[in-house]
Amino acid sequence: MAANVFDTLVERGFVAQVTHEEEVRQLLAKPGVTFYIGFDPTADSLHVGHFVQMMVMAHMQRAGHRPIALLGGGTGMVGDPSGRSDLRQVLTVETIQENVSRFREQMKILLDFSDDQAIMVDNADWLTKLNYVDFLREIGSQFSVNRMLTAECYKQRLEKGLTFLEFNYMLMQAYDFLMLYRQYHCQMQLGGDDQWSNILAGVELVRRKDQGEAFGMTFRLLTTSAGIKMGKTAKGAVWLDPAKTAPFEFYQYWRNIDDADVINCMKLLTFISMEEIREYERLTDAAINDAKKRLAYEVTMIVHGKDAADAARKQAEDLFEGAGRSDSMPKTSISQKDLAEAPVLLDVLLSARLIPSKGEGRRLIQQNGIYLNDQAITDFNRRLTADDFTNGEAILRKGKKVYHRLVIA
RNA sequence: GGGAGGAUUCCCGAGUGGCUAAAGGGGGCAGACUGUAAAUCUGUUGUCAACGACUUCGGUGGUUCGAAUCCACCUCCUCCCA
Repeated sequence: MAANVFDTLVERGFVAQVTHEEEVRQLLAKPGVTFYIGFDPTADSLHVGHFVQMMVMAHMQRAGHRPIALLGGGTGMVGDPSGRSDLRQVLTVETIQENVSRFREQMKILLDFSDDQAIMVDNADWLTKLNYVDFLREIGSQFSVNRMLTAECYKQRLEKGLTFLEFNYMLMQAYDFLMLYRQYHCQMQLGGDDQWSNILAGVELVRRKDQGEAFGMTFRLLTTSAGIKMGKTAKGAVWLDPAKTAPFEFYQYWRNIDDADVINCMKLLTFISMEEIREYERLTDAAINDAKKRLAYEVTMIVHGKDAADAARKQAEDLFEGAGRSDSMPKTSISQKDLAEAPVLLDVLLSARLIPSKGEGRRLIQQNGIYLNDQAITDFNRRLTADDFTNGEAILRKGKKVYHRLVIA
C-alpha cells in the first residue's frame, strides 16, 4: 500500500534516467517533495505525449508530493531545439498566452490544484524580466560552451544549423529550475527523456549556485513497440481537447492500438492496478481485444469523463459488434425537397464530407468502398431516392469503419 | 561582406524545351486476409460536366508554336570563406 512512488513509477515503466537513483528513492519515500515538469505552449491543446507527464504528476501527487506545472510562456518564445531537426516556428506572444490559458484548464483533468496541493506557474513571469547582462554574468558564467556542444540535442543540430536563440534554451530551462528551487524549494525536475540534457543543466545549476539538493528524472517517451512516437494520426496529434479530437475518435485510437503496445499503455495511461494489468498480460490473440477495450475506456474516462467514455464505448459496440446502428453516429440531414430531386449519391457523400472530392468518390465506388445500407455501390451515377430510407434514415459507409447516417429532415 | 547551390504534387525525392498530371519511395485511402490489431498481397492517390478539359512544379514578368525545364528580377533556404 504505502509503496514508494519511485518504485511505482519504475514498475509501471515510466522511468528512463535518474540523476541520483538512491537519493531520489529515499527522498520520495516521505511525502512533501516539490517537483516540476515544464510544458511548452506550442499548440492550443495538450496531446497524449503530455498526458504521460500528467500521469506522472498525478501519481506523485497521490503519494503526497507537490507538483508544479510550469508553463513555458517564456521558453516558448525561444523554442526547444531538442529532438528537432529544424528551427521551430516562432510563435507570437499572443498565441503563446492563448495556449498557456488552455493548458491551464486541461491540467485540471488530472491534478488537484486546491489548497496549493499543486501549483501552476508561467516562466514568462521571470524570464521576460531578465536583464541580459545580469543574466550572462550570473547564469551564463556557469555554463561551458564546450560541454553544451557535446550534448546530444545540440550535436545533431550542429549539422543542420542552430541559432543562438535556440542555443540559449538550455540556460533558460536551467534558470527555471533555480527560480523554482528558490521560491518553492522545488527539488526535482521531471520530463520526457528528450529533456535529459536540459534537466541535467538545471540540476547542476542549482547545485552550483545554491549548493542545493536538486535531482532530475526523465520518462520514456510514449512510443510504439516499433519505436515510433505515439499519438500521431494522419489528421495530426491525438489531442486532449474534445473539440480537436472527439471522444469517440480518442477512444478508437486506443481501441485500435497495436497488440504489442496495449500493456505498456495500460501501465502508463491508466490507474489500473499492476495485479490487474498482469492478468491482461496473459491474454493472447483475439482475446487481447478485451485489454484494448479496457484501455480505451479507462483512458477516455480519465480525459473526457465517465459519460463521454460510456458514450464512446456504446457507439463502438453498436458499430462493430451490434447491428451497425448508432444514434451517436455522425449524421447529415437531407430535406424532403432535395430528396425528391433524387440527388446523385456522390454529391451527397461530398456534402456529408465522407469524401474530399468526387474523384476520390469514384475511386472508392470502383473499389467497392462505398456502401448504402450495407449494399456496395457500383454505379457512379447512383442516385439517392426515398426508397433508400427506412424510418427516415439511411446508413452510408465508407470502407469498414466510417459510418454516416442520413436522415430526412 | 564575398562565393556556391537550392525551392517540384501530402512528405522525401527524380525530372533540365514537346512522349510529363510529372519516375521512385514514404504516407493516405480502398479491396483481400483478419480480431475494429499487426504483417502481407492488390488497386489507387490534382480537379471536373472525364477516352476530353482545366489547374499545379517558390513569386512576377519575358523568350518560344510549345516551359517544371531557357532568360531577367524578386522572395526564402542551405553550404563554403571572412
